[in-house]
Amino acid sequence: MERSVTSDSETRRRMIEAASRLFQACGYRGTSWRQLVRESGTPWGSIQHHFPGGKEELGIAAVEHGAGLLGQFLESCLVHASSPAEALRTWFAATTELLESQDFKYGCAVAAVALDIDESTSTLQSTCSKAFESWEGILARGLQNSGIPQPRAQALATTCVAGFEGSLLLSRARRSVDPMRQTAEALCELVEQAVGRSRSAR
Amino acid sequence: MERSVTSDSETRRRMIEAASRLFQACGYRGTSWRQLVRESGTPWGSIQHHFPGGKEELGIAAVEHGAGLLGQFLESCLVHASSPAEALRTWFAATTELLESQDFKYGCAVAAVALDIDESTSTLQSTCSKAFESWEGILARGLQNSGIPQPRAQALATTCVAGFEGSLLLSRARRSVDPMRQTAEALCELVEQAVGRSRSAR
Amino acid sequence: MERSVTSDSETRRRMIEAASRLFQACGYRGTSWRQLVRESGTPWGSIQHHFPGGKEELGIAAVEHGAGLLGQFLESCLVHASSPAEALRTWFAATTELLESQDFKYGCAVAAVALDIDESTSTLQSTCSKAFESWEGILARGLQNSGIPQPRAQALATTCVAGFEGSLLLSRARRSVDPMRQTAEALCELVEQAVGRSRSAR
Amino acid sequence: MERSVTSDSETRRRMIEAASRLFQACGYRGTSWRQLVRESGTPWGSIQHHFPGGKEELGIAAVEHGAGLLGQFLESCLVHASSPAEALRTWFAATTELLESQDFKYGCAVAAVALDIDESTSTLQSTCSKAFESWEGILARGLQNSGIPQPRAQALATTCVAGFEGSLLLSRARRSVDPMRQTAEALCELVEQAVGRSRSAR
DNA sequence: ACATACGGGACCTCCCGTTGCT
DNA sequence: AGCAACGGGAGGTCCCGTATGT
Repeated sequence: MERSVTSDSETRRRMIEAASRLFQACGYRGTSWRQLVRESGTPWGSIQHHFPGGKEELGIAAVEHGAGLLGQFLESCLVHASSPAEALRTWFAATTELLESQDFKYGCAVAAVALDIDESTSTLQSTCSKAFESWEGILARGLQNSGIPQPRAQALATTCVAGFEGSLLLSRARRSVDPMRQTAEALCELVEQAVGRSRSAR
Repeated sequence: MERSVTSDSETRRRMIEAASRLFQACGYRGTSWRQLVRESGTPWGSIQHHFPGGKEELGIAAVEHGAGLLGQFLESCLVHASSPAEALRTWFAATTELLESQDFKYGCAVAAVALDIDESTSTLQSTCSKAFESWEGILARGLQNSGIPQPRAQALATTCVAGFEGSLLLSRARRSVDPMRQTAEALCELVEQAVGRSRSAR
Repeated sequence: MERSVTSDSETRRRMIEAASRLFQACGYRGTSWRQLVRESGTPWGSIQHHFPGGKEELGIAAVEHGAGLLGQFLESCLVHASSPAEALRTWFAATTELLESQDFKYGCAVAAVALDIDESTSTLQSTCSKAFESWEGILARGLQNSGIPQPRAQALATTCVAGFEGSLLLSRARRSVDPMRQTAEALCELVEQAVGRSRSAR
Repeated sequence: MERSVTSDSETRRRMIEAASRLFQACGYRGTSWRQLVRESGTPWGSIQHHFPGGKEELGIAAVEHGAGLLGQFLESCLVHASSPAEALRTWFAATTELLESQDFKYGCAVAAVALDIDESTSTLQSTCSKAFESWEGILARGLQNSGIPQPRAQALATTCVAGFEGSLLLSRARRSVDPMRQTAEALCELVEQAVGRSRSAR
């Protein structure tokens, strides 16, 4: 009973992962429970049990799951990189590789959900917002660690996330990694200059 | 007489405009014919007549319509601005104003459609791709007119469109214009440096 | 004006022929005006002109057309054959050849229409009935010419038409000409015995 | 408990029976889900549950159901009759009685479906084919039991089924039981002669 | 924790008939 | 004679949430 608070049963986990993947490919509305139980191999009857709040609850869980995964990856990029720009490069390069290897079928689950909801699902919307903010926070901290002052770091982080989502969108539409590559270069330039300036100002 | 060239009857035009608006708010799947005929006041029976190709044909027309509108606006921004950066500022500022005045209900129709389609609608996907490319082309020409060499101009233009789409997404999710404003500033900085460099290199 | 009584314009004729073919393949309800104008290459606008009575009028014309064609063929079979049984054989053989060469796609338009109508189209139903009766009449006359007395000839003719329609149905479903061949043999036997009996009775 | 073997819930059974009746009267395309749920009193939502394969799956079930019913009746006719011809007479007589008492509204569901399908529903087509074959098989066995050798019995059985379907079609179109009665007589004659011959050959 | 079944609604597509304008 | 456009309706499919038994 008590442990069902976190509700991380195997079935629930599989559903969330499948939902995350399906949202990336088909969007929120484009993903049906039917698809989900078929792809994840989970039982129909568990839907109500694990997600009494309906599809929105699944959406929230999947977005949070996806946000966490990318957040961890971002942190590891920053830790292993010698500069924020290098971390940025690693991030974008990993994404373009995935894009190509999966034939541009999968994009960003959070973006897909964020653009596919109406006013009736405000909780889901704010979950998406929080996901974006968490990524910005991680990036901002990384930039601050390189000496960039807070407001500037925050703005740069937001720009990076925006550039990431936007260029991912463009690359998927064009079925080419060029937009992501070009955007990555531009953002790195921006970040390196900011780092350089803050260093000289010190 | 003359208007029958592109076969745009009044009804068809109204449908396309309504679709463009609804796609901005609800996405592609989230927009139903029911909504469309109600909002546009057009007759059910005209659907098949004007769009025998079904919803995808409507999507294509609406995306092209939206792409044309923004393209014209971009051109006018570049014409009236003293520098590409200023044009960028005008563009983003106009968008944030719209966002706020419409309570963040409407986003970018092209992005909404691009993220909401599956593999069965490849024509629609390529239409979205062309829309993005047309905007990049306009921006790239503006940057070249300021002395930035072609490949660099193209890459910057792509970054700007990516930044626009991404920050619009973030702003809508957060219900705040901050992401767009911060991204606009960063992009302007990037563009101004590029212009400065190309000028000094001359 | 005057000649429009028979209304045999080129367009009307093409529509009727196409309808006859489509009814054979898809039935009455399964045939749409759209298909008809596409396959026949006739103009949309001519529908109302040539068939103001709607689809039922087209159905009547097509059934009568088909009935006339088969009637003529039956008569020619009887004329060229040395006995009714031989005529029967020719008739069934010609049909099985068509079936095979057209991959069992086309059946009998009259049967297809007769089974596909509801109570609202009683005129069409009686047209189908008349078509069947005309074939029976032709066969009955042929049998009488071989000396079979009227009531018996009529009953045999009905049996032949029933056997034809039924075995055609079976052959199409099974995608094999066996049912038609076997039925043809049985009917020929029946007819030959009747002829023999009437001859010995004379 | 036991009934869940073939997964025939009460609802599913009611749907199949209603479909069988409606197909007899209106054909396959002429029968809509709307009609079916209204007449059978079953809920809309159960459609997808019981027939996830759509209308074709319903058609298959209804055809098999109808084929089984007639098959059982045929067997009982053969068991209770002193000769195959007598069984044939019982069969046709029962059908003409039904026809008249129901004002010629209902025909043969299998024939109606077989004539109303296009190439996209090949499974349904083969189901109809199997239904016809099952009836032929039953009749053929009955004829063999009367001493008629196999190939001949098979051919005669096919002729009987063809005559049955064809004359039913004619009777419905003419709104008269005469075609069925006349065909029945002719088929009985045929069968009796075959029986006589095989008996004398013995 | 799972499974079968219900229940209503909405979706997109397509159809057929009619109306004014060439 | 021909045609684009209108107009309403119904077709089949699918979805999401819930209820009832294991």
